[in-house]
Amino acid sequence: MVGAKILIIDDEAPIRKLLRVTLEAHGYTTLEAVSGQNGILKATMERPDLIILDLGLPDMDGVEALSQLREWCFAPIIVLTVRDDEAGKVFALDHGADDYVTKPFGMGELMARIRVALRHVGNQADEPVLVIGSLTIDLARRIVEKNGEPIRLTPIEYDLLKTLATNAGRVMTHRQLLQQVWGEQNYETASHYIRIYVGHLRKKIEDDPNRPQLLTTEPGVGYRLIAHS
Amino acid sequence: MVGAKILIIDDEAPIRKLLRVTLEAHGYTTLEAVSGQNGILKATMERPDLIILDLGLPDMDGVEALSQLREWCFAPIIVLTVRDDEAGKVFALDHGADDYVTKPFGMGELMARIRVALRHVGNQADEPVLVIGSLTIDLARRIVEKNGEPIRLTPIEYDLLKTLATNAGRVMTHRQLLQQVWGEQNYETASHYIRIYVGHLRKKIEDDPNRPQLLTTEPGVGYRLIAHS
DNA sequence: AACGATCTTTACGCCTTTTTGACGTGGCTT
DNA sequence: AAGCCACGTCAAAAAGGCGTAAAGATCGTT
Repeated sequence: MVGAKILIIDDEAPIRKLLRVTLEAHGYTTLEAVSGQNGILKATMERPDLIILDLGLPDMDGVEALSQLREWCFAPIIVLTVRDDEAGKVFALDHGADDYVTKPFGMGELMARIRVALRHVGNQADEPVLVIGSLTIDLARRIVEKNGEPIRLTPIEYDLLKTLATNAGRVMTHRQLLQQVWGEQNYETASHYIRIYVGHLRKKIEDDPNRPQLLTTEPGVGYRLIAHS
Repeated sequence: MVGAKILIIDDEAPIRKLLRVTLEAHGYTTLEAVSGQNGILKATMERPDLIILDLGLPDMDGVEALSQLREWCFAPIIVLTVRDDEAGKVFALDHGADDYVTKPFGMGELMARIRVALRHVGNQADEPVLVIGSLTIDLARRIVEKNGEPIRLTPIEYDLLKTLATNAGRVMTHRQLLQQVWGEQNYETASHYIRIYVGHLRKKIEDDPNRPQLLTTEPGVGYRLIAHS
């Protein structure tokens, strides 16, 4: 991908400058952020094709930033760090990082790893916007629209819809939904929540909430959001 | 991707063994090749989901093997090597390698990098769909169709059909079915359930429920779902 | 302090699924 | 031929899942 847009999240000015100069010499365009919050904001606004994230940020834990980015952002993320412990690497890689480079690093290697990461997404041009029937879900802006009209959703309603939508077409069991939306809970008491919030969601997204077309019940198993269509 | 098939191309037996044991402990299935030629052959024959390639091969240059694999093989390739020169890394990454790990490496890190690589191809991997005559069973989506028409099944009906279908062609005894579907029970009382639910299933999947073609009775033993068509 | 929005809890009616029980059939043995 | 056993079907009872409404509880904001 030529001329890809790359976001650099790092608090150290010299590193940022080094990266910026090198990347631009290779034909990429760059964005910079000096903190985690700022980085997440820039990622939301600018939709970069790739993100270079330094884990040693002043304002928040690097892995926390990683997790927040991965909630909606599909762009590859290359983690940069001075720490060389294996546990940290594994943790970052399992939380959404696509690669992990330890400082001090060779610029040539980093550039090659960037090319690999961009090769992976190369053609598919992933817009973080899901479309299900007349419903559009913009994960980055956290906006849900039905026939172009924005829909107000409470946090839990949104998380529930997001979980269903990112797995559109397949059944999400009660247990899976509880774990994703509420974060692990005792099953019996909580399985009731789901019915209530599915009811709320249907009132907001279905044409006829009594005869659900998008969000269907799989008796005894869970719920399913139909795929694309 | 659980149970992915991983091909190990390495001429050193101890390394192969270490990788095999670790990978299989993580639930993967493994293949092994001791040379480049052999590796390319095995990749052609077995279509692994991922390849671990040691660059220090006796019979051919590692990058040459890499290039030959990439001519037709889209599975992710993780390169393993003792050399730590940056030029080699860049060369390998630019010639189709998806990742590059330098020996001695941490097993945890390698496993994490394997998970990342499999995550990239994960969603586009073909789903397991069983086909029995005019019946299709999509295990991932939990959808059963007969002549293209979806069929509604209750949880027990579905579990029963799934058990029979994953063992299509062979007889499932009453005891096996009870254990799979109901989860161990006293045999005498429960063997009755099976007849009832087999009856339900036949009504839904057979053309003529009175003359079963797909789901046949093995008197005194159990039931059998015919294999494929 | 009061308000509004959201989340949690409680209650209830409906419906599907599961279990239970009863009965008929056909084949095999005695 | 009678009796037994495994199989198949039917239908009623029991259990439990599903959906809705509405009353507390919680939190942040004005």
